[in-house]
Amino acid sequence: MSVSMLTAGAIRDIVTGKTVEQPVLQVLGHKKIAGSGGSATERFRLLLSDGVNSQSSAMLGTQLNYLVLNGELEDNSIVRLDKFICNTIPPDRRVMILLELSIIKRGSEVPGKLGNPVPFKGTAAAGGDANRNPPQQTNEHAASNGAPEQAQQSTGQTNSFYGKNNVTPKAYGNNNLPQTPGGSTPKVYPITALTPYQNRWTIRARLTNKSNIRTWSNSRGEGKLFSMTFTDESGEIRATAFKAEVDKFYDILEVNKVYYVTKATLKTANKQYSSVDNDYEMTLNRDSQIEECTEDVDLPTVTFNFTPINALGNMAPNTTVDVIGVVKSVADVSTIIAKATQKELKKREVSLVDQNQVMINLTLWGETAEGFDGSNHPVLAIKGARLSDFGGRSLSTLSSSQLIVNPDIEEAHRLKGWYDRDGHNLDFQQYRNEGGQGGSGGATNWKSFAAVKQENIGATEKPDYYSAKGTVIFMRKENCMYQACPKMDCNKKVVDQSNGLYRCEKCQLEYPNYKWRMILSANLADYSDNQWVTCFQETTETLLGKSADELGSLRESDEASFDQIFQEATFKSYTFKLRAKQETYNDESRLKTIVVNATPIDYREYNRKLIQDIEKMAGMI
DNA sequence: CCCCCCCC
Repeated sequence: MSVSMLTAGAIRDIVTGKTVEQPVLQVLGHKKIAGSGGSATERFRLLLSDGVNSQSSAMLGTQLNYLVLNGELEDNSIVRLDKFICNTIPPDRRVMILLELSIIKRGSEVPGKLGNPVPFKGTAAAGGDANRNPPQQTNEHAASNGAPEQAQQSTGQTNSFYGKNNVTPKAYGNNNLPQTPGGSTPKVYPITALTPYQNRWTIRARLTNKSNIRTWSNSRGEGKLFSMTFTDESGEIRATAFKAEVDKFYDILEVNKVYYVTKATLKTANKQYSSVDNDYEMTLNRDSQIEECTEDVDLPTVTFNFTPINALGNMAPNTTVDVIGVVKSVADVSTIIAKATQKELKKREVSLVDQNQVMINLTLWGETAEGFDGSNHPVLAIKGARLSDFGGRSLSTLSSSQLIVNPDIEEAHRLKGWYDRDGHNLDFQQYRNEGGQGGSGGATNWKSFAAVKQENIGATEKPDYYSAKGTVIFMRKENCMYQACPKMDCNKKVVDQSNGLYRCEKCQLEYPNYKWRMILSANLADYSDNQWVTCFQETTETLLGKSADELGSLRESDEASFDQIFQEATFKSYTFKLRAKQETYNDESRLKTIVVNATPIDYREYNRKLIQDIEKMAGMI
């Protein structure tokens, strides 16, 4: 291992505008860029060295973030830059954007910093080409079509080409301008060149997704809408049609056909709701035109920006991701009742695996669940799946998710080959235990009680679930038991008629007996804070180590022993799964936390989590 | 102008 592995002088050449093919460099460090948001938008900057010089203005394309998130791209790694671009930020700062790279030696296998690199102080001007626009595809297209200066500037400096690697410039060349059916020659722009600041454009793109029509009704009004995705060589963009535009366009648009689209409104995209890789999205308006392109053009179909399964644990929940994996197992369709709407829903559980030997569960809903054929371990690619913490880190389909079984892409063939050869015999690390609903296994959404308050967990009508290691520091033993209706599944409190009979108002009946039920208010503490929680029958029995019946009779016969049980149960620690939700009583709303389950602490699992926390704090991951 | 997406 020596400095001669590195492409000496590459950094000077790149920064001064020379072409350097596949330089081999060392990663000396990496940093999450301050201000970059959650996992959907976070960006990493790398400190690169060629052994002679180092350069800190190197941004990792977001499609490569997973390399940092899953620990593959360690500091000191030796990497080959297979694809990168270098942009000038006026007046003369040069920023590299890494689009594809190969890890030649992992950081742990490299003794340390190779050579004695010094920061390269030169700029684009040092090479005498400060005024030359560096070759950069998006700029070239815009320029060749006579785009206004503003468009060139904004496209040259946004991040909109992160993750794009399928640009074929010829489609936009002057000699190749398409004719619309009307015969006029539109200015065809690459999708990545569109911004809200520019309004005379036409794109030519394939319709790669089209939702059903949906209606909405809220305080701001009601209406109907559908959304769609257009894809060209440069990238993709989401578009939405409302009301009149639904009537105008829904029926004429067919998935996989190519269209010219012009005169729609551009606005900033809310990344939380879609994995479509564009900072902007379109709203169709009354002036919008969409016409089919009947020429035979070679445009990509759905494009993906896959996150490997083992990196999904490090991302923020409720984001939307693209995932590919082999269907390891598939369950039958089952039915649940939605709590909020009481509607009956069909679902199907699928588990997906990939070469990193991690398995994740995916829930399919509705027609997607019913129509899914997971036999013979197909490869499944999903665009726009939602990351959730249901039963541990998991995935769920949205109505906008696109599922493609055995897609004809390289990743899919590689996965299938791997699975048929080796994968089917391997064991997989799981984000949750098989059938482990309610078990502690796979607890991923760990929170400290201080974090729960700080992050306003449970501040909405919708419940939040989290796991916490907690110690029971107090239990309110008064009123923790009640005499309940003996009828199975009734559990309503009965009234003692003082004549040997117990009346249930719900059943409108009097019974000669009752059963004991428990509802316990307890205070849990961790290192950071404490939290009042409510336990029902089963969890109370777990914490006290006695059944409700035993406790009920003990309370009546031997109060000292009854108290003793509570004393002994205090100061015990568990892994709690908790449900937090805002509840309103008499116009006063407060956080209510219910214990879903309490399980003995799995110290192996818990220590793994602590080690990961420490590594995060140390900036190691 | 939606952005609900369900289960513990």
